[in-house]
Amino acid sequence: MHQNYTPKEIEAAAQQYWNNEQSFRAVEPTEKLASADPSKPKYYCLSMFPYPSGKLHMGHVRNYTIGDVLSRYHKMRGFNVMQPMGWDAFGLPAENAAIANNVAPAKWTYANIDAMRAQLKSLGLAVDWSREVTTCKPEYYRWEQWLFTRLFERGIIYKKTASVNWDPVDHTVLANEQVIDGRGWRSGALVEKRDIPMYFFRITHYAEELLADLDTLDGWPEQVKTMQRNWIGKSYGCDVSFPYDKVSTGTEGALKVYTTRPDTLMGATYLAVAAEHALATQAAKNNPALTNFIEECKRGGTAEADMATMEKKGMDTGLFVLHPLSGEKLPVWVANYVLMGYGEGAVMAVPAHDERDFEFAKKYGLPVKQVIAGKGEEGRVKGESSAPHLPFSLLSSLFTTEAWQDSYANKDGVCVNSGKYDGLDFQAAFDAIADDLAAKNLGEKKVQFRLRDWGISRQRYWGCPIPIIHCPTCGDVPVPDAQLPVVLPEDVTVTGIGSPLAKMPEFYQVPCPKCGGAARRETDTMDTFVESSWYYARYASPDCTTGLVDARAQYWLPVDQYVGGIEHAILHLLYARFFHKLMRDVGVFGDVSAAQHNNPSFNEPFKNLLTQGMVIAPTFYREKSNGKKLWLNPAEVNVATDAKGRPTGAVLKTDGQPVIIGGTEKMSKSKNNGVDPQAIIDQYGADTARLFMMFAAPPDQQLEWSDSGVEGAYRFLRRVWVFAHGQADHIKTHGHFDSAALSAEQKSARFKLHEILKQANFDISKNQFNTVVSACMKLLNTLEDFTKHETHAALANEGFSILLRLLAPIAPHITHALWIELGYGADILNAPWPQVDEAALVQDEIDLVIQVNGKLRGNLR
RNA sequence: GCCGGGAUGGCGGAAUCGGUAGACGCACCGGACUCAAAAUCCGGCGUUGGAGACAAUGUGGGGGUUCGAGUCCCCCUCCCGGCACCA
Repeated sequence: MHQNYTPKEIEAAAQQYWNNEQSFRAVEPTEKLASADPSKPKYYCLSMFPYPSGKLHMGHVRNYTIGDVLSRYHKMRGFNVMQPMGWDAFGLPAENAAIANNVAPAKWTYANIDAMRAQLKSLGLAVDWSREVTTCKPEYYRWEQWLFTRLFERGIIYKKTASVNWDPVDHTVLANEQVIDGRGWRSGALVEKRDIPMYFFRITHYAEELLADLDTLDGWPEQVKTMQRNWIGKSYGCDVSFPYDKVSTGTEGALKVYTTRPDTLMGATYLAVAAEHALATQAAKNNPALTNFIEECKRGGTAEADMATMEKKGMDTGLFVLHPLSGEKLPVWVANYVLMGYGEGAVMAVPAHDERDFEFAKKYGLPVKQVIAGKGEEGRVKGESSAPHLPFSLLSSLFTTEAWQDSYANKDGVCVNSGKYDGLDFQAAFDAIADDLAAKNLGEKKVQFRLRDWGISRQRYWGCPIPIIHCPTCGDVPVPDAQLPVVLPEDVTVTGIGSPLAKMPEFYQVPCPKCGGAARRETDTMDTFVESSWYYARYASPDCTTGLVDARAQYWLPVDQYVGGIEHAILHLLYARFFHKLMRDVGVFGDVSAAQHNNPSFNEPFKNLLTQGMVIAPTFYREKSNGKKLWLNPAEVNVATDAKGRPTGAVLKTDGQPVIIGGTEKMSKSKNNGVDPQAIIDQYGADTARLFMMFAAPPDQQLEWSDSGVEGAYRFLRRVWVFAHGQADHIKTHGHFDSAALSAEQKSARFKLHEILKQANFDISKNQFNTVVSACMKLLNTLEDFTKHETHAALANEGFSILLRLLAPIAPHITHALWIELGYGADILNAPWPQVDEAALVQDEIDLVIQVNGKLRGNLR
């Protein structure tokens, strides 16, 4: 028996044991998959799989520890647990590494996977490694390609042009991340928007279902559901057509816009179109200034955040349209804030009741016409309280910002200055104006979504090839099943200029599968979000060679608990939900009866969701002579404190000279504030790393890294070890328990133990693991205090068994070793979860708190 | 800019339903042990005043509801995540 706590040996032995026993091998009942043995419910616990960047970072450790705690907790509670792991292996960083180090992306990726797998294993995760999935392998992505062809045939995937960031020097499409201050990250060239053909998933066809089914996700954080609802953005509005003014435009037809505020239609004073809009192109023909402006609008990247924060600019086209109800001539402007990709690429502007329109109108001297006033204020116009009847057209100078702020987005007001609509409230005006538009055939009510279709074409090498062949006679032909997978050649040179596949005739020169004529294979690859949209299903049957999944998926799906970063709250989680519905509708999960179709657990992939916060750490730096900051790793720095423990300064360990203390930020390479998990595991062991991670913050909050906090976690585990060995003889006697015969002091100790357990069981059911750790510490404190005065074998035995089992999911190695050593059983994984003895919680006396006017005034016993 | 979060001692955090604010840990201070240090153990620790009992004050800022607010409502500030090609 070891008297000293030696995590390295203890952890290696425990991992060896689990490996030999295949403790985490997840097995589905073999007969009647769909109606599995109800006595052992299944629990599929999934953590978001890592991108194989090369090294584990603290975010991974946190993510996988949370998943592991949940897995082990459920295993001890009698669930049939499956916890898989895999690799989100396609993506941009592999190409960047290829350019920087002249190594093929495949080689780099596989080496990283090997390194990170070893690191993950050292954490002692209860993972079934036989289910490992790697998305860059043909046996995985061939089924993605298969699904693509089915969806293409069904029209769920279609082709259209879309804007991308174009680097005119490197002749390469750039990701938003690669555009820095409007310039290409490598070339430094000003980036421009370029329209290219791309394949799209028609996710908008599922918008209604994706929105409605959020209501069935009781196990998701409200915050995430709200974000998804807003992202999908269902709105009730009107299509409105503004007929062209024939004199200025020389054409028939109308300019179509969508608005959620048809009640303000009488206040429209101009229209704005995107730079790419046909009307803008027409107006620019004989207008060099407008041509220049349109060119200017096309400069810069495609990121929405940039669009929304840039200075609003516009230019008059000189063209007019007619107001559909009043017939008034309204000018048409080109504006850089109108996006061609949204709706119709044109908007009606109501400066009096829209903040952005108001700023624009003020800047360019366009008229502002108020048409909504607060209830009871009809007949007078805000900002001019003494003037009951101003002319309909107000200049912006008469219309103060404050007055506008009061009323601009006011749906509680009533119409003014709106002719026959005066006095109508929002809903009445909405209906009346929509009816009048419909009668004139110039508009109708319409439900619209903010959600846009998902463009998945990437002009990049390291991704899943799009299984399409372009034939001059047959058009876009999906690759037939027999020719799948379209294998991505792995031995390539990546230069960062253009797409490697487009330079490989041996890849793209192919015969047409339909007519046999010469054709060209698509050289774009898919967005890596596609792979991560269905991997959760693949884990159920990772070796399946007949489809995406087989019948085993019916047993394991849906995922019972999904764990991952909050940064995935919208895109990844929405795409995966979408994919689940696609797979269902293609029949991937087998024939779906109507009853199953209405079953939420069949329509959604993730029953419960836990979004974890980031891992952050302090930053330290020195100013270099050129004014730039030299970031120093926290491990290289000593922080000095005053007598009260407040930090007074910091010095570099190597030279003893001062460094500047920066903010506490997300661990990153750029700020050099990352702490290598491997170093922590090597020094203190995986149990300490896991314990600290779980203790330092609740899972959904940010976690601040602290070296001394890690030491504290280590100290606690050592105390557990020392206590166990000091008390081993008593604990092992397993004395008979007679709760009625306990002394007052023994009763009080047992009360404390069960009171702590009760709280801990409540906390763990809420995923609040930090207070579960705290409970373990309290249990040890209680046991230590108690055994100072007396020994009671049965009580020590019971108390310590509670402590070990409560701690087991968090620090599995040490608890595994002690459970066996103290003779509790062969394997703590098979031990039952500790239960509160309510009899222990009966109290003879209580504290009574006296409050007077809400203030504490006394305490009675 | 838009959407979603967050803010509690020197620090991380706790407070389940609106009812004793600061559990648990870290840091720090004092003591024991030691030739000494480390480790360990014991004690203290929001702020202000007081020798003390105690009193006042205190959960980012301002206002409100309530017998009573960290918790509910309104306004504001700062920080973080996402914004469709980072994953």
